[in-house]
Amino acid sequence: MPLTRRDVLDTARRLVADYGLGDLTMRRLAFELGVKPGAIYWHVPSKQALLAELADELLDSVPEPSPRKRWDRQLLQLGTDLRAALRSHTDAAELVAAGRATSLASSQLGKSVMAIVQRSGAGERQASAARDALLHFVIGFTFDEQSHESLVRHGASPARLGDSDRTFDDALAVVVRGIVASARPSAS
Amino acid sequence: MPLTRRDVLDTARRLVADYGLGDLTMRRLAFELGVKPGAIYWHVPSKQALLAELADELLDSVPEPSPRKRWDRQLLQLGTDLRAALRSHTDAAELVAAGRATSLASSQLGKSVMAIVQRSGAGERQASAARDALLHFVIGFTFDEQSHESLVRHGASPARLGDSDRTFDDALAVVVRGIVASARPSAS
DNA sequence: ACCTGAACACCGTTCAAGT
DNA sequence: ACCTGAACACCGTTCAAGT
Repeated sequence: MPLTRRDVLDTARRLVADYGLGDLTMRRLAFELGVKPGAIYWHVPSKQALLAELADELLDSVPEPSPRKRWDRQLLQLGTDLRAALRSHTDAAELVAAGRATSLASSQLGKSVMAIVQRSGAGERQASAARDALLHFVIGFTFDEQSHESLVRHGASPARLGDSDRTFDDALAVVVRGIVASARPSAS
Repeated sequence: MPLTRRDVLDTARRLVADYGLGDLTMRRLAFELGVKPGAIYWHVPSKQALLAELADELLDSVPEPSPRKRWDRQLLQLGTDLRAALRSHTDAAELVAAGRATSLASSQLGKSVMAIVQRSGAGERQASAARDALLHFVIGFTFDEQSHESLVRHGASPARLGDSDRTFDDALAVVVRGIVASARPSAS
């Protein structure tokens, strides 16, 4: 049975999830698939393209928030779910931050955020500012979290004190409050 | 005249600024300093430590906002200045995001944001949420911007349309509005 | 169509030995 | 004190040749 593109992607995903982004090398990936390094390049044009594909699939795995909730709660849920998806893989935030070929704007996730904000009556400009603020914050926060965890794993830094879930929730609430205040400035 | 630690840092900084993070290698750095690769390690313990030092120096270069302004304007200024500092070097946001040894919380910049928010009467918990929301957003936004520019430089992606300064200002305004709304919930 | 063999042009890091 | 020489253990990528 020949290797498929899916085999390559799945094994790459597993390597990142289990060992972190630094341990995903084309040579290691080839070894894991029982094949020589050059063979990978028949299925995938480059390592960059492979990372971009993994990043997109990860973002697409974030569920749509329930449309029956209040729209600000939908945004909180989406932010929380995105962080959870990123935290399910070692170094996933770095993967998404560095490896994303398409911008956040063209991602399904970006469109979801805009749709939620626009359903509240806001215009397109406000909706895209909301999208940028929310997604960049969540990815940036989780990136920082996971970079630090990576240092701790390698014994290069002491563990952080404090409840990082609460810290995240507090800051996410700040961002969402800003979105609410910007979407309907007359309601304040 | 022997090499100094400062020579190493300055030349590394120049390489990143001029050619991007991918072109900063210990070997290239050694060549640029007229020295063999191993010599670098007498001045600096590792490449990671070198990057962390560069990142910290870059963050420390962001000026304190004028304390005579309204506090929300100070936050806008600080966010804008941070983005400007990051944009003064190729790939600087990635450098800061990936290479920062100390967390944002312990940086001078993080302390400045908290001080501004606390001067407005907010508590410590609200101030740290504000710091996280603001700094992670700015760094995340600029990272995305510079990653995309790097792709464009290498001809792997078309240039983005639209005014990125306006996009940034809009989203920064959202975050700061959230901080204001969170710092004094009674005032809304 | 799919893969191997083998090379090309690199990396970061270590460390005995030199001066 | 500061650096060289030389190695160790890797990288991503290409591509003729095999099956």
